[in-house]
Amino acid sequence: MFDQCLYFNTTALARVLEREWTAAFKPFGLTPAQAFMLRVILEKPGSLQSEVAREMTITRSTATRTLDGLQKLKLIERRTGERDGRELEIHPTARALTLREQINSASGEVTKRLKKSLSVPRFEEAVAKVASVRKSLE
Amino acid sequence: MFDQCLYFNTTALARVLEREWTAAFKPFGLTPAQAFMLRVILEKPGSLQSEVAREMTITRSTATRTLDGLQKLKLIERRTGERDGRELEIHPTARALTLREQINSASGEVTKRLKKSLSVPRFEEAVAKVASVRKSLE
DNA sequence: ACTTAATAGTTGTATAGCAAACTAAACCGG
DNA sequence: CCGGTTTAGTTTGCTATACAACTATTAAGT
Repeated sequence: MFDQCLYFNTTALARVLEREWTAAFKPFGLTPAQAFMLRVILEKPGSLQSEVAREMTITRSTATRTLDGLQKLKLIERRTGERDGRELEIHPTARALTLREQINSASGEVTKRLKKSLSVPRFEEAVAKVASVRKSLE
Repeated sequence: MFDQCLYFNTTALARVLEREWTAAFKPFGLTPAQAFMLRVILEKPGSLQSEVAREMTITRSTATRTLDGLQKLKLIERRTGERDGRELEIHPTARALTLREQINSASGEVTKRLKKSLSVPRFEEAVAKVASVRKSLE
């Protein structure tokens, strides 16, 4: 009924992908949102919380909550910025460092599976389209 | 950092679109999920709850909760099926019927705006890609 | 008929997300 | 250096969504 609706199709696809990625990160006890945020932090240790939020295009309040979760799992710690007392630097813990390769490789596996399922060109065209629309609207 | 990631781009786009549609339906006191479900029910009055869920590709429990919301707003009512006592037929109320045109036209407006923003071909290509990927994966 | 399956819907629990209101720190004009 | 403004992060309250466990009803097999 909503075949031509961008919203409907996009949210529906998002739910499907959410399931895939939830399964992929389950072995680590991480949700997709947690895992992606951790990947950002592992990539750029010491990023400010606001930078993490911007990188992921989520609101500050959502970042607060997701980081609370990662902190409870002892995967990150928050350090008060020295120059600016409002800012928080986000650092991965030693435990997080040991997970890094596994998480990245689990991510790679999912992508590989999706590419196989869709064929590489279809996958890449879809990503390109979605990314470009997203960029235009944001 | 996740430019090539289908999950990341899709969920990000979904959030952007969610904002658009939230604003569009706000005048009616409806959330996008509620409004879309109501549109399904107005299109096929008397659908079974399970059919509504399937049409929208959401789980039964999510359908239960969204319908709870619509019922509280007195926009739908549930009627026990006569042939099968487990089933519930979902019927729009008189009040819902009066909203029908307005909701459909608000939807049309958003789509029109997005098409203008992206250009019609880009919009349509994006919808087609997303819909086709979704269909393949689900 | 009786027991066992399957099916429709609900409820409990959990995460993700947003907006708006809030706190605390820093900045800026005079 | 004081008062107003901006900025970083948190809290609160809400919706959407899923999964798993539950109830109630129907269907099926013997």
